[in-house]
Amino acid sequence: MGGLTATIAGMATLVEVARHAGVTAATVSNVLRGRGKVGAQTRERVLAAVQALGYRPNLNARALAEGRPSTIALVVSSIANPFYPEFALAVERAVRQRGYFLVVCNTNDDPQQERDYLDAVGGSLAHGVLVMNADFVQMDALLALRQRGVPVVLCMWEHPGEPPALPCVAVDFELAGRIAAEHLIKLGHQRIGAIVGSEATGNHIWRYRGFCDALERAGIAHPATETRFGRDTIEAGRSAAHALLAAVPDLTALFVSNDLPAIGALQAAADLDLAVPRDLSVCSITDIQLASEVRPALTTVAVPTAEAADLAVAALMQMIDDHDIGDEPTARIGITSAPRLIVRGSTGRPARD
Amino acid sequence: MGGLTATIAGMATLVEVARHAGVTAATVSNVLRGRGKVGAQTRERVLAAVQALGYRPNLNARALAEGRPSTIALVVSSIANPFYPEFALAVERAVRQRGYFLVVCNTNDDPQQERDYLDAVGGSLAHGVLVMNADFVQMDALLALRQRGVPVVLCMWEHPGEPPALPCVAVDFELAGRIAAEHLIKLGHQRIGAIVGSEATGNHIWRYRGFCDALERAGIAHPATETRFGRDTIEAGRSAAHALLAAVPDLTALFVSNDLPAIGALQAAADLDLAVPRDLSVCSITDIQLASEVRPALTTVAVPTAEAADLAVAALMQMIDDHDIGDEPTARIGITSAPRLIVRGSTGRPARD
DNA sequence: ATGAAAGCGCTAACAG
DNA sequence: CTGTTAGCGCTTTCAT
Repeated sequence: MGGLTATIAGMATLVEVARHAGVTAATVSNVLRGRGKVGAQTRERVLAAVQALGYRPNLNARALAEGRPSTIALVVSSIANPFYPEFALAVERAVRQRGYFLVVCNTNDDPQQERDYLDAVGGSLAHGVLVMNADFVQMDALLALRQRGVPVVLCMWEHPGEPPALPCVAVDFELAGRIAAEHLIKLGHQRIGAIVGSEATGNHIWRYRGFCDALERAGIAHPATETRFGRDTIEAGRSAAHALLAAVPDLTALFVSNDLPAIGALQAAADLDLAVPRDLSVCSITDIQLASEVRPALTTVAVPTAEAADLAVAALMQMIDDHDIGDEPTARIGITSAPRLIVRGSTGRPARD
Repeated sequence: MGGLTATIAGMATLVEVARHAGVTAATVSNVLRGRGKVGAQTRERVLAAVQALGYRPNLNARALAEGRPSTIALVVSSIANPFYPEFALAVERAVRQRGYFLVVCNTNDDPQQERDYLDAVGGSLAHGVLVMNADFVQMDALLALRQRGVPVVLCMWEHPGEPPALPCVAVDFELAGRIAAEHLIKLGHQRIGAIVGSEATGNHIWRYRGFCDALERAGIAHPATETRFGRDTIEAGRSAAHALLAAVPDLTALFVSNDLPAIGALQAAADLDLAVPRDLSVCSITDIQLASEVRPALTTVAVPTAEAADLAVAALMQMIDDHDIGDEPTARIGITSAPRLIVRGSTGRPARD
């Protein structure tokens, strides 16, 4: 059996099913797509043939014929970032609901790899592309993709006030920074250090600005020496906290721009035998799952991850339905509801002063 | 510009490039694939046209024509499992090296979703499929896929001694369990509790058997009351540890079948004011990144993740090259090198007894 | 060295 | 209701 075609041996095709059922390919297609215009008898025979041959439609061929791939791509810069799975899960639910499969493309913070994936996926493998914002997104490549008519949505843009030239979903992270700072201030902290999980020019800058802004309004001084910039990891957070606490021992609280480095800060406190929150309070942003699982559990400003995912998928679907061809003068922007404070064990009133 | 075809507007096609360059599609194809049989002049013109039109090959069409998709799929049951990114990164590197893109499909522990993804991806969207082993892999669906001629490799099989009827890469987790137990025994522990991060019929059972085996050889009793089965999460580990330590207060050490629940156990110790490792030692298996980041850092038996990934990809490529059509009498199995102990801060000699 | 033509597996008119 | 026909965008003989 099975001709020696170029395709994978054993894969039954539509015409084989048709032959087996004594009908033509079009009829099989109609049965499979539920077009309704098929007699009950033939229907049965076709289904039986599909069953017998273990037929599975070739989605490549289908996409080609329909001009509409059956997957949506989610491009992330690092699948190792623990925020990503929480977002990806929500995205997946949303796209599956609409009949698409989600494929995740990891660019590993490599610009060339991101370009390669975008070229590969945009318009041919995937019908639309969701891109998780990161320090190293290749904005020009995204714009080019969009100009070629591929629906693209940038997710988790950090500053609604200054949207990129691309459809995006934004979370007000500046507000999140402000909320974190205000929480700490309200608890009575006057000496608050800051650990930023990106370079000074990086993504977290708005979180930091929100923080600074709140301090200023409260009339609290915040010299540059009380801030450390770094990377978005536990290790980086730990070492930044060590450095900061060594340089400025009388800090009673730490604002950290993301949960991961905040967990590192918690560990630094443990290293130094500082009780949290008695000797040191720690407040961060995002609320990944781990934040509630560490001890003490992390007080953090939760961002509406699932909502952002839903908005992003909805926007993408909108673009697809509208046959958006990237020629709009201004790109659409979706803004999630505000982040909100989750108070847990890592913050409290300062004991010393 | 741009005809109103069924495809995404703005996407230049091969023939458009050809027209633009005053040649035919075949020539453009030859240029792009580096077939060499093209004059330098035309070559230049073609490249210029590609550039001018922003042409990107449609990988769907390519796959259809070549009978060979350009992606490899990695099917995982949960992208939230922190082991997965470490494996996925290694897999990605390996497949990209061979000119494929990696797409990750998350089945979310949903059998139907796994079947859907396998149908979608197998043979049409992806050229081959890697499946991360989990408690709920749909083995019958994998076998069916393989019988349809799709290259499939099951990754991280836990027991080389009893391979599945499918090509797989196995790690000797029974040995890992034994190594963990022996470490604890050598330190002088006599009362060792066990926390298993799966049900008693689940995936971690071999790890547990290795553990029990080592205790038995050492003549150490291990009543059933000193074991808790559960789930593979921090929370489950914590509550299991609480339950176990409440029921059997004189345990001096805990064997935990995976890092995540071990971290939970560490936290339970903290909750109970037990010093680790003075009052309680904790030893687990896998060595995910978090294991070295928690405090105290986790002593664990590291499994060769990257090696498993490389073996899996190599096996898949082998099947692809061999035009393996799933009719082999016995499935190939790859076995990684042995897991090995990484001693960190969470284990030590028992203080009390 | 380049062009013409067929075909990958499927869908979508349009006929009958 | 079912068959016929014509592509989707690309690769690949086979001619020229």
